[in-house]
Amino acid sequence: MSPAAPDRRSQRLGHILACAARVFREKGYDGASVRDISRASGVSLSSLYYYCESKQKLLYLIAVGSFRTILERLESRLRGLEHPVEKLRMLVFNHLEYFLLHPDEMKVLVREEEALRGRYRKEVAEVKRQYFARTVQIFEELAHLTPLRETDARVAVLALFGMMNWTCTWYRPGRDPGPQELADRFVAIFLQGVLRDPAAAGLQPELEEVGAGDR
Amino acid sequence: MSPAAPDRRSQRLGHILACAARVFREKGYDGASVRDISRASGVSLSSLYYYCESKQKLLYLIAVGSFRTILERLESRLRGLEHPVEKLRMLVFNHLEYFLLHPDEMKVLVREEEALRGRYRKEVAEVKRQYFARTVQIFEELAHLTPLRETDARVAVLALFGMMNWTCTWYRPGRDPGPQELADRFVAIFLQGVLRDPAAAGLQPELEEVGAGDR
Amino acid sequence: MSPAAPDRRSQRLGHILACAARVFREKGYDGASVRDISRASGVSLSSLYYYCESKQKLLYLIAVGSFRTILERLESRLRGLEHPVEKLRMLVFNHLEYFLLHPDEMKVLVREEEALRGRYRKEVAEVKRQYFARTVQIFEELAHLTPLRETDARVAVLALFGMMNWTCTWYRPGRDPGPQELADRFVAIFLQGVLRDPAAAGLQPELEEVGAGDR
Amino acid sequence: MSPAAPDRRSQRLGHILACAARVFREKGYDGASVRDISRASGVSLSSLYYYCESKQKLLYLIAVGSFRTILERLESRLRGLEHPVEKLRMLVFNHLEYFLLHPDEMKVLVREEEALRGRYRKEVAEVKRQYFARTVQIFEELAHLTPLRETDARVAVLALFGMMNWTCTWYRPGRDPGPQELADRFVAIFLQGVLRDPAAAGLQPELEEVGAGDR
DNA sequence: TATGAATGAGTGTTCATTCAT
DNA sequence: TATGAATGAACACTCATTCAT
Repeated sequence: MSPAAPDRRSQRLGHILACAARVFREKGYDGASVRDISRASGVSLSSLYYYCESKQKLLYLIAVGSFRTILERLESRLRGLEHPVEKLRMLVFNHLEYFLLHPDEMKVLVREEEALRGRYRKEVAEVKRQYFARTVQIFEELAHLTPLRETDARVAVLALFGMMNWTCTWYRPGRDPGPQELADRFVAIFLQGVLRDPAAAGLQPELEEVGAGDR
Repeated sequence: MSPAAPDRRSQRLGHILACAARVFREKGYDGASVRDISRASGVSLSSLYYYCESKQKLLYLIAVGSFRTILERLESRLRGLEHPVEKLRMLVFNHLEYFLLHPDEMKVLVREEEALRGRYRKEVAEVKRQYFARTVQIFEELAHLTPLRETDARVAVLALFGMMNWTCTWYRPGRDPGPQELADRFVAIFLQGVLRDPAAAGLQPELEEVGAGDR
Repeated sequence: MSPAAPDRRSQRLGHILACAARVFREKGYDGASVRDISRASGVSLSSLYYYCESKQKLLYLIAVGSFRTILERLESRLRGLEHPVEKLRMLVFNHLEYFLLHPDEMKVLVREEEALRGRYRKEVAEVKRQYFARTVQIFEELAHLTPLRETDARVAVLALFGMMNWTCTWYRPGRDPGPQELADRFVAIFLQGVLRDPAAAGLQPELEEVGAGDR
Repeated sequence: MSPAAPDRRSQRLGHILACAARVFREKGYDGASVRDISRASGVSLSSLYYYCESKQKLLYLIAVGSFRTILERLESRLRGLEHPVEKLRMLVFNHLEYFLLHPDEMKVLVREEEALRGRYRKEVAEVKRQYFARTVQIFEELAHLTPLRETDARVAVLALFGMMNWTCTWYRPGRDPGPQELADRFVAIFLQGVLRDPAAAGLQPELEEVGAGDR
């Protein structure tokens, strides 16, 4: 009725979702009870249901909200960038920045993929698919620009996602590098590997490699 | 008395653990009930407790057993290898082979790190720590042999583990490459990156990099 | 909001506690199941837990409530009494009256001393200790007033408690005397014994005893 | 077959019963599991059932055995005693001596009266009844000899049993008097009360009491 | 908008007991 | 004489959710 009403409502829901994310991170989706979330948020059990109809939907809203935010920021930041390498760098930075700023949501996104059921699951999977597809697209722009060692985009991109997503199991703020530096390191490994001089390490030189591509 | 007696028992426990791993993979540790495991294994609820005293211990035995197996096979396979690159390749192959052959255990190992409590948790963490330390050791042998782009062993090794462990979320046998090929690809990315010609992609040439290594 | 609300809750809890006391008396604490109490009270199992968080706490509330009531009534009834003999009589009456009016709680108090654990146990033990100390105090007032045969207050008071508490194993309303008469009899035995003429029964005469008191 | 066989058997059963008594004392009948008894006795669960067919029977054997022993010793010790006061003293000593020497059995006897069911319950109740009747008989011999203040034998004897049985809740060897002294004190209280000079305490003199008996 | 009260189904675990060997 | 293996029933307790107010 009053124009402030819907804001109040979504603010309160936002608070609940943030607390739910924390609880889900601490105990896992199945290990967390709605009562835990009620306690953590200071919202009574029944009020909680007034704002969100089920535990599943809490997880759904957290997941979908996070992925949408990541995707939107990515598209906005990608605007104006031309070189696929720069785009890739931006994607990794965008991903890690969100993860390191929202460690609760990050862990939930990464771990609770299969906790969602039915319609919720499909919708989240669809947003994820879009995000993955966007990454593959950038990878293939790169492939068109310069020859790649790894030509299976699926495997390559999933390796990159592995590096990024696994951070949620080990990253410790303060000890580990910030999002920009971490992104640079991951991109460097992904594009050029850890060796400065592969030949010196006994690996085939670049040119032979290219030649070997003939077989 | 009969020589088969102890075998019977451990065989039966082995069967239960295999079923438990499958159920844990399907539903997650917290989402799975001991009754689910009882049903899946065909062992009555109370008999199940005759073989294993708690749900926690089921998870513990799965985790510790898997890590021990991986570590033992690794050490045995490492014997005779000299070059750090070969050692690394073997480590990645050993890891992926176990994971692809035991997808249930793999997923449990990767996801349920924090489901264990108390003594069980500590013991599993210790075996993991050993495994991680072994990998860092190989990485540093490599660093002594040839200059590396990434000098932070922790970040580099965790990036590699990210690639490997993330497979449990996407790997589909039949569609995706087998353990040997996948290992080769991951090692190639890790050591040399996906680019065949970094300079052509606008990245700094090798030699300057090498020069930078003088500081 | 409505003034009746908190009353409703405590009334319902009171009903549950009364039923729990009956069930505990009939089956013992360990022999009784929470389902038995649920059935006996007509309160569903989960509602029961809504009112009281654990079986232990049910017992605790019964025990602490009873002891507090007994103690409060005792102090109120003791006010105005001067002579230790009258005080003792009142204590025994107060004790037996409560027991005979609340036979379920009585039996639980007497039998389930050790069923409680941790904090609950300590708190109940503390109230009991106070009650015992109060009785010893009255006994010692008596000892100051007139020479006693039994000078070990601990043993004497415990003998008296034995008489009183043991009633819970044999008392049958209707057949046995009411609280006032029973109290009189116990006090008479405790103070003067069952013999009217100890000398005639071959026991040492009072006067020699009194003389013996000189040593 | 061999003559020693039955002895072995009953020795082993005796060991089991002693351990069972200890476990029942520590945890209560319902709180104790047959596994607890198996562990405490070092006898495997199935062997335990070979020696005694049920948990109920364990309790039954403990109870019946104890009561029989107490009764037999009592009769043997009573032989030769003439004066009812001496008989009473012997009964109380006999009772306390057994209790203090067998604290486990004592506590079980006192607390687990109602844990037994059916035939077992009846049989134990019968032995108890005999024991009670024997005490009443002695009490009435005393009543014939000398006038008593308390003429209701039931209440008087139950008061005495209360003193004796309640010891199981407070007696601490070392701190509290041994069986003979404790028996003397209890008998003194029971026969003559704690007061040396009831008149001085404001209680009616003996003779008036006797006179009052006329009404 | 908010919440106290309520519940049926389910949780991990233990029980006394039996049976094949 | 002895015991490993097995089980159905029960245990105390928690769950996500609903509903009347």
